[in-house]
Amino acid sequence: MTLKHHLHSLFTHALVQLQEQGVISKEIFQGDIQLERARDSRHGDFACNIAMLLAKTVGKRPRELAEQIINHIPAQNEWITKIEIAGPGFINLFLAPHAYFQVIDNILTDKENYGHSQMGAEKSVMVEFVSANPTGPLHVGHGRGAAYGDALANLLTVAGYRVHREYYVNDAGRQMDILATSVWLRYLELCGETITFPANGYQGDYIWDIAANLHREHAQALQHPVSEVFQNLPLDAPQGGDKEEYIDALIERCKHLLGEVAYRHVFHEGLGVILADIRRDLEQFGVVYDHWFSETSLTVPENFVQKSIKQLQAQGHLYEQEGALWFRSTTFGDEKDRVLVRENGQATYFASDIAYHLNKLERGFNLLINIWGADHHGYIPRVKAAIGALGADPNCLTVLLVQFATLYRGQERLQMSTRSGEFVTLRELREDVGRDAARFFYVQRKSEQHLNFDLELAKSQSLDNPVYYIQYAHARTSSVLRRLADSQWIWTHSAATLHRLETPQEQALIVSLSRYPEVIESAAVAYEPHQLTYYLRDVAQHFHTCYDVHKVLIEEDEALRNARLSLLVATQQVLRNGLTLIGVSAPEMM
RNA sequence: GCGCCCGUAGUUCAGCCCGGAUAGAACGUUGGCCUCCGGAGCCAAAGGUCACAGGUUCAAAUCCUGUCGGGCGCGCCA
Repeated sequence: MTLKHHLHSLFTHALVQLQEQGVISKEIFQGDIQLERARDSRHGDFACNIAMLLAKTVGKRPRELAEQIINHIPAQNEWITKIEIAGPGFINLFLAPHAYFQVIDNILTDKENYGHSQMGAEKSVMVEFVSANPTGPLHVGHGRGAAYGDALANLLTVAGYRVHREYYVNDAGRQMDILATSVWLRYLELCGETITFPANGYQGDYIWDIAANLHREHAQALQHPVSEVFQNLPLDAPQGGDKEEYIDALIERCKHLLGEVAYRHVFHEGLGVILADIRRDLEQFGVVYDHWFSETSLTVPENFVQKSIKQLQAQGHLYEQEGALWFRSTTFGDEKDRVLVRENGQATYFASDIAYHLNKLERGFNLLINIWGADHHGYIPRVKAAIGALGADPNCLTVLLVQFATLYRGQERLQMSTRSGEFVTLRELREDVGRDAARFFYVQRKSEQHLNFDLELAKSQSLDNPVYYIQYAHARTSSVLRRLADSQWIWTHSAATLHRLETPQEQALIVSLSRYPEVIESAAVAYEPHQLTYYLRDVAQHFHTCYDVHKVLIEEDEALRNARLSLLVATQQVLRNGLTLIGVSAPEMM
């Protein structure tokens, strides 16, 4: 039980007693008690405002009620030295130093498990994140989703949830056809043909790489005369036509000329290369998935899309209009109804998405978390509507939005567009500023906050990035322990000598360490890994201050030396635990 | 036009969910600290109309309403 939980239970106990005595009615007090760390040490260690909240409805003055509450808190509590009423009616708790020393014991005992919580009660949660279309390399926008999603999944894991990480691979649909066609056209160029590349094709260099593979394996076998390829097509955008119509016609031509088998080969060449690249990229970023879920698998071999449509139909939520099949999502709070099957017989992306979410539900997750780019926010009501229509609770789905990161190089704002091929990839970012800095920087801001990422700043002025500050603290602890190993001394942890840690700097550091379990719970419940980054900075700062003032490896006082070493090892453990959660390394040396 | 997000120190951001005591931090600026375990560090100072206007409250950066400013979304696209 954490320090805070313990204190919390004392208040609950006191208030329940007051209820039994009829001082407070059951309606007024439902059991929520806010217990907060006091910001000012003159206010003690923890402060509670419950008396002020209840005073009016109880019909007493806040300070009077506070008095009664205090009287029901066990007097000889081993951890509390003083309870006082302050200001308008705060109840301030002052803790004994050994209440905190207990924390050091806990950390040294629990090690990498310190701070873990049972909050999640083994509930299973799926976190689906990144899920970028496999039409090109991940860019810096995806990086933020990756860093945030992975840190969140880690947080939920240590908060007691069973977490499943999943990447939804959009390997069906028109974008993939555009990719295949783009690859084939580049292949034709490698065969020596001269063509005009479509405005709406994928223009990145990686398309050339895939085409080169194709050319290496098949030489001219997939070649067709350019005259046939471009015969009788509508005008492309630069010629005054519609780029969408043009690319669709080109896709059809491509399928027709290559035939089913050869087209699928080109298609899978592109998909395979890009997906493997994305997977490798994420692994190198420290993000590993439990499952890569293929959109195609929703239709082959079993057609989940048809199944979910039938299920909706059976419930009477579908209707036909103008040749299309519609889902009456307005019944479930959406602002307009949505098409599931188009006039041309093709299912929409939304139909696949319904099937995917039905599939998720059938796999038995208690909680579904989707991490999406903020530009998809308008999509949330219809997915929730679908879940409701399928008979499940829409609240089992939580969609967390991540704002795009805007990259700057100094004053220059970098444009990102997959189509134009001028984006900055996640890989480039990693190679530029390093994995640790990138992951920390991404997760440092609240996810719905716009992120301005200045590459020059992150690189040239590394002081601006607190990740170094925290890692340096960890490296320093390691350095001291290396020194210890070289000495004739041996560290023995003894609870008895911890009371020697009595200076303000040491006390402040211990208090900071004691907050870790609270931060884990708070960050997990709010889905806010950024809380952890602020916390880790706080720990590092208290450590640096302590380190500057008090030497650890002192010769003359063995008991004090051991006590300080215990504190140092505990600090190292907390820093390492926290950094691990956000995917940042805890280096022994820098 | 409708919907969602954002507006806090020169800059980048916490704090807002769940109202509470003197609104915090980093960078930058200014001034100090290296016979000592790693100075990638420490100590200190200056810097605020919490976008604006109302409202609720004993108490508002926080809750409600409106206004202004910035971003995004409103397809038989994905």
